[in-house]
Amino acid sequence: MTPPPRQRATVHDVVARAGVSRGTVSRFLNGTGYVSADAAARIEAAIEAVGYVRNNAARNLVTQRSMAVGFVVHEPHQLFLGDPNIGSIMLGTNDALADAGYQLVVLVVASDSDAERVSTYLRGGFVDGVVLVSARTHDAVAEAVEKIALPAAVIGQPEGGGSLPHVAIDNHAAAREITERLVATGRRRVGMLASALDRDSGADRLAGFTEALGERFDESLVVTDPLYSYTSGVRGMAELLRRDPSVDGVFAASDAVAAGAIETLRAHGRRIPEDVGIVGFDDSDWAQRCTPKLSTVAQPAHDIGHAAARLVLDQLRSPEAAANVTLPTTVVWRASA
Amino acid sequence: MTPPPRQRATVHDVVARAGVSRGTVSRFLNGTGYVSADAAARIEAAIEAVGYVRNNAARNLVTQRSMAVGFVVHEPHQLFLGDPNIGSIMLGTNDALADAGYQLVVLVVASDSDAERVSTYLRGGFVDGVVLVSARTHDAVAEAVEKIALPAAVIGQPEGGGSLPHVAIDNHAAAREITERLVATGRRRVGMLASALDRDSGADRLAGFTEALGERFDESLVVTDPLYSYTSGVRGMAELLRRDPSVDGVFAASDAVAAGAIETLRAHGRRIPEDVGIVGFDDSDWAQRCTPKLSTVAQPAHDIGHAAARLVLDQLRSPEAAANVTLPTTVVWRASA
DNA sequence: TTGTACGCGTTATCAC
DNA sequence: GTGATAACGCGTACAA
Repeated sequence: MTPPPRQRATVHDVVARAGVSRGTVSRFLNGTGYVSADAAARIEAAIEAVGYVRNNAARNLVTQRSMAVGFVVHEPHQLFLGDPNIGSIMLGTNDALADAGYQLVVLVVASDSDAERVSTYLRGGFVDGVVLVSARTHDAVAEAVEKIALPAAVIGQPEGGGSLPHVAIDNHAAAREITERLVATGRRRVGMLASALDRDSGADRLAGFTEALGERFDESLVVTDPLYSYTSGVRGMAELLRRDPSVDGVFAASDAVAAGAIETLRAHGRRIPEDVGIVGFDDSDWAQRCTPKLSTVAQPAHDIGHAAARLVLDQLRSPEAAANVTLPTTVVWRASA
Repeated sequence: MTPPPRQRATVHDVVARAGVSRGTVSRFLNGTGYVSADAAARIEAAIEAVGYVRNNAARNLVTQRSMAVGFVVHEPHQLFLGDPNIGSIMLGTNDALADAGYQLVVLVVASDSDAERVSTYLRGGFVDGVVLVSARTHDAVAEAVEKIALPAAVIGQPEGGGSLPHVAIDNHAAAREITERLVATGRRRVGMLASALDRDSGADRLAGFTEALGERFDESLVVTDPLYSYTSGVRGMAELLRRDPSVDGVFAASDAVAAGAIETLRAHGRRIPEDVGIVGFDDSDWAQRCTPKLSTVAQPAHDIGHAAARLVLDQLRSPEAAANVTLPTTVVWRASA
């Protein structure tokens, strides 16, 4: 039982012990071939003896790549903790990267100083590319990434239309589709609990809703809130009922909002879906938990993450490849409408 | 408007442009002083002109530290997506690290090959330390970390009692406390929906429950499930009611489990808290969402993450510092019992 | 105050 | 097959 070496062993130590040159050890390590069976055996023994593990930081310095890709997530506005999709997106990215032998490193931005430090990290040579999640307009990190021309992909197209390639879902079409479906159940007074109109997702969902209703669209039946939250659903629905007690259909901008709205509807004695039909967006845990279960729009979260990773990997291969990606959503019809 | 340089500029380029030596540029960059105003100005201009950004990977090679700390999270068993505390813990860790000027890098382990790759990454010299979240017994990553003697802290003490220092809450005491509180409301037949008995948290919560009940403990009133999930609560409660329809008190191993149990209780016509009092664990979103709101145990998630980071940072300063930390929980009494 | 030379731990390119 | 030797981009004694 030898105690673990306190000081890291380097190739030098292996060289000394095995009695071969640095070049030979390196070739052995990288499986480049051209190393005799005898030398290989001695090297292997030496590595074991001195407890050598390769310093990849040094290796990357000469190979000029890190085999790692960053994944930047912004915490403000409950984006990280609240959004149930973010986890799946991350896993999708991880899957795609792992297949290609890349390491995913997640970076959290929870303050301005974080943004600064993360930008520095991204510039530091620790990652070969980066996936930006839901960058807001004029995002500091996105700007830094653009400046140093780091291969990147942003999830959820930024309004400003920064030059970074993005992968997104068609919020507009999805909202239109589920609204039409809701209308088809015979609802006459259909309202919307809109959220986050300052983000492309929120604005597009409202646009899709508006288009679906066409002539029958009534501006007074749209209640807005900055957040996609349960609480905003509770309050928004109360407001909607106040404006027009006869509403019999509701499109909530997210499942969380829908869940809150259901709570309010129940408190007001409305039966679902008999009196009021309601649909959400995301197909998150919320949708399954609601009573009755929520009809909603399913986002291909895993695929989104996967596509973003592919977008970065493609750029790593050929610097020009950078086509935006739009992924299809599907309406999941359950019992709430 | 000069286009961004395609090839990264190095100190060499700055040197050439500013007409000074490498040493002077380096001193300027690190604010070590000993650089004339004239030289500083020329260097500054040159940096701007060639668009130089320091390569920290190379810098770390010579300084022998990365100023980054890893945060390894295991995805299996819904640990990541499901656990509402994990996000807060992560933010707590991020806060502590940011204060010390360190960068948090989150690493996800979702497969065996991921564990392998992450271990390699950890060994690679990219991080100065690491926080391991809920490492399972015989965790591959934990073993690798121990082997290379990387400063570390694990959250939620591992059963095996690996030599890594840990930060945890006293699940046993917390479970005992809330169970006593539940009993104090006059419940006679108190059952438990236990989960994850293979993890220390799950086993300890059951032990605390058992201790609190003492004489009145009835083994048949304990239903177990491998997961801390909503679904396990739904099923577990049904089973509990089947075993003894007269249960009037329930301690659920987590808020999610409690939420599922409430659903079942409601379906069986039981009123809460009139007919059955129920309490949970975590004080997560679920607790606020339940109707009625859940009485539960609040975990200091942010503090846990913060403490883990401190534990790592302390070891970075003096290699010996490694005292385990146990953080206090608080009972949050609401309307469900 | 400034410049020179060396080293951090690897890989890559050569002659041998 | 193998072993010097030159990078990779940077910090830092040390000498000037």
